[in-house]
Amino acid sequence: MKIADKHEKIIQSSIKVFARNGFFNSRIAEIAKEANVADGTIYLYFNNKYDILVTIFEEEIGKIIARVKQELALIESPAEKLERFAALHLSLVEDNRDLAEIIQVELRQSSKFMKEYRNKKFAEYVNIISQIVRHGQELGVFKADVMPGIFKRAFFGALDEMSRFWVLSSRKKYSVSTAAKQISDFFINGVLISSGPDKESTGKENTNQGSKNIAK
Amino acid sequence: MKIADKHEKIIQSSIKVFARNGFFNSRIAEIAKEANVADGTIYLYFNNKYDILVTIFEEEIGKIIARVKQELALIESPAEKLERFAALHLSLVEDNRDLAEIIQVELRQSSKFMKEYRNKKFAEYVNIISQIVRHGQELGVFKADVMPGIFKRAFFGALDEMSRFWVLSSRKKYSVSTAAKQISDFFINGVLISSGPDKESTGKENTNQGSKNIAK
Amino acid sequence: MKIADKHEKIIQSSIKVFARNGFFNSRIAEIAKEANVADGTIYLYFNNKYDILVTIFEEEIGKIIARVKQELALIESPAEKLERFAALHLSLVEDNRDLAEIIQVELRQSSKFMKEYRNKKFAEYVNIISQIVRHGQELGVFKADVMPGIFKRAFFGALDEMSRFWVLSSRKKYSVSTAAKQISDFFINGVLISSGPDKESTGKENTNQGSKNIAK
Amino acid sequence: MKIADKHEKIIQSSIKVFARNGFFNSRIAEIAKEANVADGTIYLYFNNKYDILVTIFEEEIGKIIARVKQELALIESPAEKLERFAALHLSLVEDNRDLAEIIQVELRQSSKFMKEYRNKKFAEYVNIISQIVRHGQELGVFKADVMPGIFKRAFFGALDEMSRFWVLSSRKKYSVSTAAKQISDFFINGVLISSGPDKESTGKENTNQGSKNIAK
DNA sequence: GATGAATGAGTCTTCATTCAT
DNA sequence: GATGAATGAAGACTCATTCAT
Repeated sequence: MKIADKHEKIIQSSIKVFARNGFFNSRIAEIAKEANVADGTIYLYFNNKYDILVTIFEEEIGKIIARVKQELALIESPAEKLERFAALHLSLVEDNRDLAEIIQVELRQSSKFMKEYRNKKFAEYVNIISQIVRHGQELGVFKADVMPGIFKRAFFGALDEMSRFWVLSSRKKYSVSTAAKQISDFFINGVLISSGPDKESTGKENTNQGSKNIAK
Repeated sequence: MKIADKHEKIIQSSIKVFARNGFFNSRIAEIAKEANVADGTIYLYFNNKYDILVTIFEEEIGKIIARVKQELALIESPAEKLERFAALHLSLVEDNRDLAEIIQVELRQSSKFMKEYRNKKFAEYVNIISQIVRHGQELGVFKADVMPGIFKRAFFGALDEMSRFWVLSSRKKYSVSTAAKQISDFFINGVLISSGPDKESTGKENTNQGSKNIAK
Repeated sequence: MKIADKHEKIIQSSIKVFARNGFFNSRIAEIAKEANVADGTIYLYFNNKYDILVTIFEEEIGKIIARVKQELALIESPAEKLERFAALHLSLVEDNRDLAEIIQVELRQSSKFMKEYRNKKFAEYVNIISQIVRHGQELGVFKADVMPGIFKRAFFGALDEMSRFWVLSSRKKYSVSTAAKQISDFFINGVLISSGPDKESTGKENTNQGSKNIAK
Repeated sequence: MKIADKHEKIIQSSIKVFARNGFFNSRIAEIAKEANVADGTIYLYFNNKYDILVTIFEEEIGKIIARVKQELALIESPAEKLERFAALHLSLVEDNRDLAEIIQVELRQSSKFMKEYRNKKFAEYVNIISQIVRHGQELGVFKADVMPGIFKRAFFGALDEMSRFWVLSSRKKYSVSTAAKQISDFFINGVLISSGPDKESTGKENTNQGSKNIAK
């Protein structure tokens, strides 16, 4: 097994174990067993238990950010970007449940160090949202009085709480796409400059399923 | 000191200590010192360390739920209720920072036990939101296709993430009322059945290519 | 058992265990067993394993220095003081074999910290010797060209090496008093200003109880 | 690199590392790095860590003993031999500081094994001293009542303690030759049968720098 | 009830040693 | 012979919990 493999194996095993027990209730011995290596081997690749957690954030969130940015680059419309972000976020959570659970749980740990991480990698992720908002405002399609700093937190928070529901409950009540659609609609309606279709709707358009659909 | 007093003292000290260090990094000895009692005394009032955390949730969240329900009962309009909920939630967080931090951090711990709690007391709190939505839908002022189960999570999540920002950062960038207003506006716009022209809309606009096209 | 007793018990047990195995080969668990306390109890009285060693030096060497100073204060003659010092040193070693072994072994450890200790408590002890020499020189009975700084080390070293022999070998080849007498004689002859005929000198002088007596 | 070279390289690196950290605080990995070999390579030349230490004693002390014996063989006078031994010992220490520190520190370790070594190689070295004394007594120039077994320890101890001072302190207060001279003088005065100057000292002579000079 | 000294199970981490390459 | 990644036994230390006073 190549070195990179073993590093990766320990990371993946840690994600599994941390997700199962939480960081504090996870034992190095359990990670080692899960990764099929000796306890000591872990310390050839990481400085200590905490370092594993930090590395998970660094590497895995990094991958996700790259992935999201790449996908969003293909889209022009800010509103559509928001919707895509929502769908992407939730589907990433679904595909990486263990990682999602760790991020949800441990990212809130109040250690000094974690707080800092929250301020780096994590901020980068959330700022994707505020950049979309600012872009929309510059284009004149998003309300100017919306504060991007608040919007980004609200939007992310909504998705995040939904994810938590996903992660914690074994069975899903709503599909990813339904949830993504509803949530992004809430927010898009909230920021879009109401353009009027509703008001002068003459009757022939069936556009009144609402701004929601229009918003796309 | 009466028994009730000592119980309360330990709870309040625990809130302070847990908020400072997180549950796992808090020591019984530190709580005891903060409460001015002996280590052993704590075990006269609680079964174990974890029991203290559970009790905090039981008692303190209970108080908050009662408070919020009471306040909302005075309001009729569902939209207004949402706005009031947002303002109330954020101001409660501001007034109970330590408690808020504990709830934010420890509520996510993935222990089996915590997950159950999340499903009891916490669900009760979040369901206040979905009840407002359902009420609004019954009254015909909220869109019928909004799923209350999704809305409640999104709305709570938005507020919660905003709170986290509050709790973690020492200085506030936005006032509680500004944040509450912006967030509730996002959501209210999202669920309200557009009853007519937007307030800024002046009438003649040709914007009806539609937000659809523009937005994309 | 009173607190002071437990502190003392741990110290005495540590002396026994350290002497038996050396510091590095001694286990906290072994000390705890020897002292009839739990492993954790040791950490109520000492910060860590090393702290025990340091405390042994601080407290036990302190006692010895006090004892030696007290005894020497009763003697006037510098030469006699040296002889008494030698006898006292060796008998102290004999009465505190374990402590002596620890001091001999661990005092040489090259940790930064230990080196410092050597320079404090230990220096105080050895300086008793150089003070005697200086006093003898002031009185005009010791050669002026003897360097007290060298003498003290040589004298102490001679006794110390003899002690090591004591400590390491199970059976003694020489009695304490014999060894003390021989060693102090070597040095006293070396520093005394030869005041007259040696003891073999056939003269009539009654100084022939020997240089030792003369020195008094 | 020839085998012998690698063996020697590891020994020299070990001397450096052991002197720097002490045996117990030295890591095989550090020695390997210092010697520019792989960790595992060390085990091709030595059975285990301890074996390296033992080999250092065996080989290095052996070299020193041979060197000292050779030098002393050139001298006739027992007194002069003692003085030469002192000077040689101290200058050897000065030229081999690291080795000297290891011997000083680790030779005192109380492991069973070390004790045995002390009784073999080391005894051989110290016995050089007692042989000189016995020779002096046979020649009738050293006092018959001096016990060689005590003398050798005292003499070696004096030099050894002086060496320790050398090794531990970065700057030297006394020169090697000064120290060697003073120390050997102490002892030579102590054992020499006062041959005359003193005995028939008429009172005025300044010969009492004395036995020192005579002793040569 | 209140205390806080004592307990000892539990775990991270180190590092000498091995062995497949 | 040489390597150095891997091993896993070992131990210092922590801290929730107990219980004699």
